[in-house]
Amino acid sequence: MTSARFITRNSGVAIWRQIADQIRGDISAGKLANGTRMPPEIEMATRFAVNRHTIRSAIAALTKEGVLRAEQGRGTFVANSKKLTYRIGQRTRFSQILSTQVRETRGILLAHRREEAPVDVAEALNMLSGEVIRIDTMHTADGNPVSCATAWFDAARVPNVAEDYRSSGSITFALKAAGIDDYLRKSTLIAARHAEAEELRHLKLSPGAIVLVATAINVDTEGHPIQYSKTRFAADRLEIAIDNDSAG
Amino acid sequence: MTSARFITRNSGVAIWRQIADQIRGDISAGKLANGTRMPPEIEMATRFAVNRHTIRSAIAALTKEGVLRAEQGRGTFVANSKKLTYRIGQRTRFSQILSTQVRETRGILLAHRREEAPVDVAEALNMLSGEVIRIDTMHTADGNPVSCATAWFDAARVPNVAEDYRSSGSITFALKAAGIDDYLRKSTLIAARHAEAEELRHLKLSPGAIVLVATAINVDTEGHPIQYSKTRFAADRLEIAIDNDSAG
DNA sequence: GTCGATTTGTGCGTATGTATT
DNA sequence: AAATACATACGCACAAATCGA
Repeated sequence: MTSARFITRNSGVAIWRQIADQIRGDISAGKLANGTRMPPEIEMATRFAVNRHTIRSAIAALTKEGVLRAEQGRGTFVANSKKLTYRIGQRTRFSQILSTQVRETRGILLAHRREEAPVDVAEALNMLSGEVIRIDTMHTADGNPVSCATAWFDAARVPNVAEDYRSSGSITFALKAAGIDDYLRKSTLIAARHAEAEELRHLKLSPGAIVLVATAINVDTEGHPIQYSKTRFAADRLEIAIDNDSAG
Repeated sequence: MTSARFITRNSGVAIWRQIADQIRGDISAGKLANGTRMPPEIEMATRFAVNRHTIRSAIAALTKEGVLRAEQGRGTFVANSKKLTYRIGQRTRFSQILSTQVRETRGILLAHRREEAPVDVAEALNMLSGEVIRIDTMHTADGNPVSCATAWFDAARVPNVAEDYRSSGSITFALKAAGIDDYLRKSTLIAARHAEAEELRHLKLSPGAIVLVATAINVDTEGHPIQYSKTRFAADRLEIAIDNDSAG
């Protein structure tokens, strides 16, 4: 079905997890479509050159994640598939981007506080000093968590951003309430790392999962920075597109 | 020094490896600068709430990787640091992008072959059918591997792309040799996943490491697709920037 | 409906790796 | 350094569910 696989022993990563990661990768890369029947456990065991129990551990982990589904006597099937695409351009709005791909999106305020601006935040927002509003949010698409984010705003400019976000679930709305009718994406930095414990919880991921981290600066129509944010996307559910035609 | 840490037990990833991954992440995220002295093993052990032996396993692994350097009686120090930034815009050239950040870059041809175009390749290159040249390359910056890539070209248009790349280590040069003086980035898709065995080998990563996957289409000045590529970047050494000001 | 073949689910014994004390 | 506990991986055997002949 797919190409030969390789396992590294004594690497600190259990063999069952390496196998689970490879299978999950194949599925999210589109090599294994939704509903596809996986090879029998014994065949996979010989292919990976491991014991059948080890394959079963990998399958058990992926079943728990909801990626695979095993049926006694019938086989094991791909239960999940297809990634969302998050298209980044100058006008980047969470719900609008996903609106053609899912039925509904939701933004939830997890926490908020007023704080002295950390150095990177102050630099990004072009503030010499002063207080910022920090909000921690998470976002779901059709009920599935896809991302969580931390965003900072100049407290002097948008003092009620947290309350306005809580009631609407929308940054666009919260900024409108502060008199900012439009905003544009100035820059985006993309990195990837393993999810931290809190992210695992919010995004319902399992240890070892990957998050795409988008660090963004949004500016108003006059080019003044109004928002600095770090959004963590579940990398197995979503990919980021950059369309150079429409980006500029 | 840095924030509190979290460890997940029975996740299939050994605790020493989770700790090693976190420390490596902190270093490449810039939280721990080059040459910084790490806290004593006992202090780290209490902070992570694990035994000192476990910390020592993590340090031993990072020392083997060349990320840390332990000196008996003095302490453990950061031997490595700072991520590269790969800036994606309309005119995306590997060596040029990194030229301000490193002394030298190199492109190495790993393999090449002529093949019938797979469906996604044919679609991206706007070919109904026909043969493509596929080249597998890897790229180093100051001798350190940062990425490996697979690229496809229309065999009718650039028949000698593999040989020209081999001699020059440059896509720009290889396309010039085929009469294509300029090309632009049309679209880029960014995803993240665990590195596969071959990538671990080429990029000198350890199991569980993350790669950023950039799937790109380059077009000539008339807008005809000429190159379809999938580049895998070592996520702990590099991040991707999208500058919306200059992207369009 | 029965039978055999296939496939997943379960149990047990053993050896090694991991983590703590 | 050693003793302990548990997780991981293997090998063998058998039970339970599914499917087609």
